[in-house]
Amino acid sequence: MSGYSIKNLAGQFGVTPRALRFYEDKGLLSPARRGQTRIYSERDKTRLLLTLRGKRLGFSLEECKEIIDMYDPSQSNDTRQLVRLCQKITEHRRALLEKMKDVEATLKTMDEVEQNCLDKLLKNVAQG
Amino acid sequence: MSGYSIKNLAGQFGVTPRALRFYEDKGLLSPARRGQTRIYSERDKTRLLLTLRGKRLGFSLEECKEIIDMYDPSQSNDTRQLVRLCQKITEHRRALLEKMKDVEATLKTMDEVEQNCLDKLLKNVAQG
DNA sequence: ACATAAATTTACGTTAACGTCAACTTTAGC
DNA sequence: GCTAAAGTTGACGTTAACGTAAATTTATGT
Repeated sequence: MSGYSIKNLAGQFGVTPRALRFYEDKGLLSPARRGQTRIYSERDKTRLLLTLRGKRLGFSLEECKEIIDMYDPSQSNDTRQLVRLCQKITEHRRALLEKMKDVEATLKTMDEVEQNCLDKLLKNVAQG
Repeated sequence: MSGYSIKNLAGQFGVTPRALRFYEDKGLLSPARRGQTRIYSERDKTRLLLTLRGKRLGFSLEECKEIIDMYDPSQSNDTRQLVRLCQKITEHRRALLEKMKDVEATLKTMDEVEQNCLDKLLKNVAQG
């Protein structure tokens, strides 16, 4: 009785069932099955959240998978793999900090345009 | 003598000439012409910068155009249009602040994973 | 002037990320 | 037990954002 149906989970995130099946095909989700029917767990729900978050930031599904697979608690204990993981994290962090800068730069320009716009409006009120 | 050739400008931003022609087709750039040949101005260069910045943040070229056209100094003085512009800015700012939150959330999760990873590495060193 | 490098248009090809049937099976409420 | 709703697997369609190749014109260095 536990877990979400495909329609339910899709509904929660405002996407279609087709999208969930597609994400599964790409290895982002791996729901259990009751017969043929998919049943999504909390883990699937979390992975879906992270997938959509990644998408909003402009990552491809493939990149999302890489990132999310890192996060997943199925990490090994092998020293080499752990070091490799740390490297990957550092790399991804760089990309994210770049995005952060892009956001900030865009917001700043936006503020300037708004200020200019408000100035013009004030003039219109005074004159017109 | 002033202005950039298509190859030069493309090279400066690490994209192909084809991309610049494509952006022009979509109304993002409108370079001058010497005969048939395109010549890109500083304005074009700025618009290209903003286009690529928008792309990195996951905006479509159409969304980029909307945003960039707002920024452009060819704004009218009509009160209605200025008010409309302010509304658009507010709307876009909301989207950007959302992205910002997504970035922060991802960075936070990343830090946690890294910490967990470093802990495991320490144990490995201690144990051998 | 002439070869070479760069630019142009036209047009078809490609990849990602789903949308949209169709045809069929399964599940759930009454 | 039966019907309607929900789910499943193909398989083909679509849009965005270019890539790529061909055929032709235009600059440029010597």
